[in-house]
Amino acid sequence: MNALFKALNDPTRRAILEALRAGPRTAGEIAEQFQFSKPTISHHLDLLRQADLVTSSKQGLFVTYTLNTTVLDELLGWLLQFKP
Amino acid sequence: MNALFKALNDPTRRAILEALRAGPRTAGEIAEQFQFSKPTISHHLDLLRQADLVTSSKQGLFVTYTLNTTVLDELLGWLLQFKP
DNA sequence: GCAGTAATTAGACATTCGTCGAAATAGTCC
DNA sequence: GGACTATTTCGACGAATGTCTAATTACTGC
Repeated sequence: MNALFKALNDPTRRAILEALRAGPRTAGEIAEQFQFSKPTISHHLDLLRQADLVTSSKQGLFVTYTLNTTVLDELLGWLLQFKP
Repeated sequence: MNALFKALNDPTRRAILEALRAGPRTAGEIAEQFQFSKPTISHHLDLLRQADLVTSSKQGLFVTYTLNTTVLDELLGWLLQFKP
């Protein structure tokens, strides 16, 4: 739960998640959409993976990142305790 | 939205919100439930108020904090974009 | 006004965070 | 093996964060 909130507490990381709604993307494709350096985006992707919000798989030179929304159920559950 | 995620990105602040589900509490009553100093809790309450997750009202010497869950609708909406 | 209490503000400190450029790793193709 | 490409790892840096103690503010009751 900590890793989840931590991952979501950054506008760039949230934008990455929103971008991945359109489908899996390689690290390079994701980095293109932002003005930050590739290492910075790589770091953000790492935090998202730590929170299990994305999965990654390597195909040749490219690493593809895929959105994983199942973790958001946990957040949804936590949230609903306040909306009875 | 930034202030909201920022406020939620701390276990103590989330615990304060959960405690306030039982009803409004004074700053002192809230502080009692944690092992941190009163100024620390006061700071957490300030961040929660900045995110509009709580409201505060002063009655004499005491400041009462009340949970405000309407802001969570915004989070819920953001979340549901991932659950079509 | 003075003493006492609830809460906040101020200042300090160590830790974490987001960012970068440079270097390293891993893979492809010749 | 060597050149090239995609990505990550490594250090470094300033900024933000969470915590504390001490001081301050705001209020009550004498």
